[in-house]
Amino acid sequence: MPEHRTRPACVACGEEIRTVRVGLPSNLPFAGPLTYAVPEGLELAPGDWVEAPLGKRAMVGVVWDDAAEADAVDPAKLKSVAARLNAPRMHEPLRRVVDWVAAYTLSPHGAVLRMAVHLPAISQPEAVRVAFRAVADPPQDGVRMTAARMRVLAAAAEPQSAQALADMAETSAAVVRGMADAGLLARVAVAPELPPSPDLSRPGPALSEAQNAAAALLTSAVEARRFQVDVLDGVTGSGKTEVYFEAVAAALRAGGQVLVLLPEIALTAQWLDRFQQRFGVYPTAWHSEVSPPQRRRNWRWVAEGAARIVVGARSALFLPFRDLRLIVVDEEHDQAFKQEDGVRYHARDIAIVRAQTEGVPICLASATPSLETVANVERGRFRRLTLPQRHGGAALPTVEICDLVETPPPRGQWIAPPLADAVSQALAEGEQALLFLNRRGYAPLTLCRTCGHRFACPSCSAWLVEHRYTGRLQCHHCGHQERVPAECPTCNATDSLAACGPGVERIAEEVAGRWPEARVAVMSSDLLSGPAAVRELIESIGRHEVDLIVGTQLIAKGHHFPMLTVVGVVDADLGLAGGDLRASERTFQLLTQVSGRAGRAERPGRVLLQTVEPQQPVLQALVAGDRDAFYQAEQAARQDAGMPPYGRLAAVIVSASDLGAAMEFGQQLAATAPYSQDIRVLGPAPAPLALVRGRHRVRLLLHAKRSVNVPAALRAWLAGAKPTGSVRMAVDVDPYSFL
DNA sequence: AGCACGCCGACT
DNA sequence: GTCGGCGTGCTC
Repeated sequence: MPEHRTRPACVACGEEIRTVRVGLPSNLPFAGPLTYAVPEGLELAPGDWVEAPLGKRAMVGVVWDDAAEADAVDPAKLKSVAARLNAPRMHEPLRRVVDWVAAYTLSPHGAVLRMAVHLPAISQPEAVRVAFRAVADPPQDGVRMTAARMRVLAAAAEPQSAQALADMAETSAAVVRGMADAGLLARVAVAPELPPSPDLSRPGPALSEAQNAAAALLTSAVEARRFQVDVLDGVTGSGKTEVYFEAVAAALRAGGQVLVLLPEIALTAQWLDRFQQRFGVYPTAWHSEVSPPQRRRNWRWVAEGAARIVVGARSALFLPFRDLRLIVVDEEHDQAFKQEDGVRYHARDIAIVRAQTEGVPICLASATPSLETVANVERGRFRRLTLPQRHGGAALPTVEICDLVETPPPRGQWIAPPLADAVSQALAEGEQALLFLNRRGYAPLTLCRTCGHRFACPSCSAWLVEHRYTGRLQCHHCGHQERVPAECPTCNATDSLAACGPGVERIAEEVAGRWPEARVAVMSSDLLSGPAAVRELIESIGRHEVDLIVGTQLIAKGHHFPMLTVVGVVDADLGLAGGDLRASERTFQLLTQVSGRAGRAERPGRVLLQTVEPQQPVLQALVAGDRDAFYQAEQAARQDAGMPPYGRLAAVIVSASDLGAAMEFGQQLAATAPYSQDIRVLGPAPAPLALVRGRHRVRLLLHAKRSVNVPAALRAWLAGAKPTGSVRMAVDVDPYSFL
């Protein structure tokens, strides 16, 4: 038992008071855990779960440490821990990661801790599972035998749950329980359910020489149980997954646990299937689609070490692994790993911190690694494992520019003749084509031809996007929607509304007109109700029940369709507009990924990029298939500007219901901002998306040299800044979105 | 974030 | 005369 810190004797009784610090998983505005007295006779160790009072509330908390920091709590305010709770201790490494994230992101400690706690798993006891079985000698007298009871008895030879029996006997669970009470059925205890156990005896697939080499390096890091960042770098289809599966197998064989992070778990049915094929079971999943009871069970399984392999979205990072041996971050470059509200963190970065804290290797996999990761490889901090070719010898697709100025599409349409020809050809050959446009809905702007009225969101500075499928105008920032009116709300003109620009729905309409015989599917989050619908559509595309796919980035991720030979990017300039820091990088990654959908089997693929600016370096690099040229140019540009990963950024976002108040507070911040050779602060300036959900937003941007400890600088700067009234302040260290 | 306390309008 | 509006302020 560790020693609790002691404080000078209590004034009243002269006894020394034992104290501990307790982390409370709640959005309390405290920088750290709170100090509590430990009642006589209660033994507490760091990581123990406790109940502790806070104001009038009883809170669940974690004993953080017994560090004797002189955080001068008034002894009169000191309250006592109420009780110790029975749940698996939170291990030291996870507590240190929580501390690190809270400090790095300038978030309240409790807000970060909350991500590492699943309260139902702590406070609700495991439901006792009971099964029912027919008894050998049922009581004869005083028991009525109804038809339903007879059916239950007939079905109850083997122990079953009340619900299962009721289903078989076509009655209700209440009848089953009533029979048990009457002595007709016996209650049998059921062993607690266990997570599926991966089958490690299965042989892995045959790997290429390069795959084997990479797998051996990953595996040896797992076996050595040492921190090591490996970047698994290989083009789409080069077999990265098979390689890291070998390291997963090694970690599982050693008896440990593995965490695999995917950017959008709900869309990765294909990944789950591949895992199932390799290991015979589905992994334990952790993401928003998992039902509450299953979530509770999964959390417990992870904490007890029973769940061996967990696949999850970024929140899985904070699961309480008991014996973690390996972390994999697949599609490492994906921006979905950056959490943009609440605690703003980048899951890839925190995953690295977690791996380091746990002392285990981490594998970052991508066909288009982030510039951050490339820079870390060049600094010698990460090790790069390259997979040079497409596995199985399939060729990379050819990429061509389709100049929209030279060969424009017909008026009111968006598919230019060269792309249309390519699609027609693919269809004629009995192959599939994909038209990619990363824009949901029918049209991004609707205006009145008579008076020029534009439909804008009442609470955001954004246009309403027409969704013809639902007949509504919708704001993509706050969820506001309204019916498309019959007449213009300003001038009352009828039949005067014009849709400007295309979204996927409009491309689908154009496609239906052009290739009326083709079977068309639209893949957009609006039109698919959830992961199951996405999966179903992907499978139907795989079975070639669809000829032409029109899709947003939902289609770009990780699915491969052997019959897909033509990919048309309807607007390759889309992601480059606005020109934020990562616009080029993002476009390169997204278009590379979309291109990778084409021609994965024996059929060569063809990618056409429609653009009004064919000379853009990103597009030229894609055409030339020269990834290195893109990275070199982009690195040089970032380096010259001192931008990440060669410099550091942090954003301070001030919002208020009143623009003046937001601006005023922003100016107060600017007045006290640090300014030196190494740090400068820009702004305040109205955010590009100046109004969201009725709140005006103003941004300041801190730009620093790489040597600067940005969180420390921010803390020093913002320590005295207390927003009042409706003003709110949010800090985003290493921002990815500049809206 | 909760949940207090704390001063000003319409109700049994 | 009370119930209740949500404005500041505190929680180890």
